[in-house]
Amino acid sequence: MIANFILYKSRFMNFFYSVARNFSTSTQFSFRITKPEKPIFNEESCSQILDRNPDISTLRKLHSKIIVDDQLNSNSSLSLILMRAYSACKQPTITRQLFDEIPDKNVVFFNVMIRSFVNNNRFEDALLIFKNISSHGIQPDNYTYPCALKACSCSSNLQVGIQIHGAVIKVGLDSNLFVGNGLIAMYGKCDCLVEARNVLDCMNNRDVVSWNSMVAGYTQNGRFNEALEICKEMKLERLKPDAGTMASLSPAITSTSPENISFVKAMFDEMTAKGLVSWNVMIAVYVNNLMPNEAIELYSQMEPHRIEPNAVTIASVLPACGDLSAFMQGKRIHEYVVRKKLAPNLVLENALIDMYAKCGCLVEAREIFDQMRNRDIVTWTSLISAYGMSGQGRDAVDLFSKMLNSGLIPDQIAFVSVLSACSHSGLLTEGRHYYKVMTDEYKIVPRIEHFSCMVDLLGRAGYVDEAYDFIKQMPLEPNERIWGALLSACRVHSNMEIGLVAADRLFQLSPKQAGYYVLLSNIYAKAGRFEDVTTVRSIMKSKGIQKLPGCSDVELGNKVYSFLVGDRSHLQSEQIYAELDVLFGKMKELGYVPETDSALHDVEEEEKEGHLAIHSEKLAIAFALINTEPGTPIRITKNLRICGDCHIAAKLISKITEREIIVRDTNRFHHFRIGECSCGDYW
DNA sequence: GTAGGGTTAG
Repeated sequence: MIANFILYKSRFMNFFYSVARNFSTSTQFSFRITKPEKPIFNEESCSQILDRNPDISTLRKLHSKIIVDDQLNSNSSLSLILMRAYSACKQPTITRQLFDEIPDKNVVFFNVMIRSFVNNNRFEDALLIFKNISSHGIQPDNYTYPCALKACSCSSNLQVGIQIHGAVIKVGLDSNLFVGNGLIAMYGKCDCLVEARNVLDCMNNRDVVSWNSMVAGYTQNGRFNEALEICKEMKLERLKPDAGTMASLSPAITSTSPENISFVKAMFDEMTAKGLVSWNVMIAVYVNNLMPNEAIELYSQMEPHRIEPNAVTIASVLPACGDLSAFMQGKRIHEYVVRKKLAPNLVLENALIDMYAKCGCLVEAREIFDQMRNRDIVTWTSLISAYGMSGQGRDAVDLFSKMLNSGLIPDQIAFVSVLSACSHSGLLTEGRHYYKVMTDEYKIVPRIEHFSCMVDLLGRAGYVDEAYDFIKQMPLEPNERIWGALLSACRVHSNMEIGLVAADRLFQLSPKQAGYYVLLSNIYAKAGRFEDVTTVRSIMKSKGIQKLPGCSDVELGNKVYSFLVGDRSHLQSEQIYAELDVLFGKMKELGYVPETDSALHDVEEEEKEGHLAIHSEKLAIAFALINTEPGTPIRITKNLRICGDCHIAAKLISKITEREIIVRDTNRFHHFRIGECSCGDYW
């Protein structure tokens, strides 16, 4: 025993020397309780500091002090608190050193050690400790099993999970609430919903966590409807859903039905103590179901409800700003991030880059990127896509190669971003190169998205036949995007033969989609086959297919204003049209001739010109010109592809008014400056 | 003295 103690002491002293390097003689640990000149240093004061979540350097200093104090050093309850503190500082290895140096460990030390590993994502290590417990002559208890089960669920380790289930039954702990809940979570995570449900049904004591674990089991496996059924069941048991229920729902909330969204919203509204997490989840529900306006609206209600948004809230709501190109709203949220010092935070900063990118603000996106301490694959991919969408393919490619040099391993999404950047900028050689790099070097099996990029790349660059051959050789069934890319290419390069094939496939895949009929009729119109244009038009009419009306959004102050084709509903309508008249006059002086190819139907030239003049993007541009200071950039979001005539017009207007005009259409960004567009007319 | 479910990005 004495020998053991000496060994224990000497190990601790070694440890002391290693931590003492950081030790300074600061007065940080003077505890002015009774006599200021004599600081009290005892178990209680140490625990107080440790309970306040000290940072790692404070912790090391305190630890050094404890080591030199014989009494405190051999105080096992203090050791336990130290272990927890190191774990909270993400130092499970130090926790492990402390653990190893404790001579007579009871089960509590094992429990804390396992938990430290679990909380720091070292599930294998956690299970190793667990498996070694019995060799120390110690029985796992009702605290040990839930922890070990958590290690299993986090690492989807069904095998060990089942073993634990067996052991639990043997020692009669299967009726324990915490153990039962751990089992439900473990089975749920491992996609064994029947087993999870069995455990739930056999428990004689269930609480809200039991049900939430069951809910999570379904959502983690994409079974949202069944998850909601569980919510209804728990209500029948008179258990109120809580923030945990909301959080459990979130893995499966993408693209669900309006009824399901209403159900979740009702649950959220009925909740008495919502808490921040519920707000965050509700915002995420809206964002993930294409309801960005609702997401921003809910976010704006947090302050009146005295709920302070955190990093998760911000990372959840920013994509909504991106979806709407709500640059000012996004900027305000960015200011909040700065004010509340929420950065550095990788996920949050990535979301900021993406938001700025989707608002067409490359400079701001780049600034965030440059200031980041850590960058992951998402960071790089976000910026690469940003450059790609704006037609800065060279920058995107450069960035991609810098990313490779930085040692990051690109995943399939990173390759989508670089391939798509190449296709938007006509970088045929580079695109082919990276496709080869992806398949040969990184052994990534191409997905439909990669094929679609390649078809787009080849087709747009004029290799329509090769693009078609590429489709024929694909190992996957071509989808709408693939044929859509081909049809687009056929329109640009006037390839009637392949265009008809692509259109035919598209009409089968998506018979109600007006855009494809429009593309086909454009091809006919370009070829002067107006009788065929008329045929397409009558087919559309007989099938009741209507062209989606073009709509352009522009943000002004706190509001987003929408304009439809020929819109005269706006209060400033007269001024807008007057402004356009003036602009058209100046444009004609610069040699503007309306491009009538873009018009759908075979109508008189003059009528076509009139039709084009009132396209929604032109109205939105005029509206922004009237209502903003000279020199302010104008940002427009369009629900369709920008038409050829509006593209020419925007170039000229950017020159005449010396304004930067940024148009985001369904495919990409067009940055118009001094009469030029960033796309270089390649779109 | 220790414990269970669940929230953020390309």
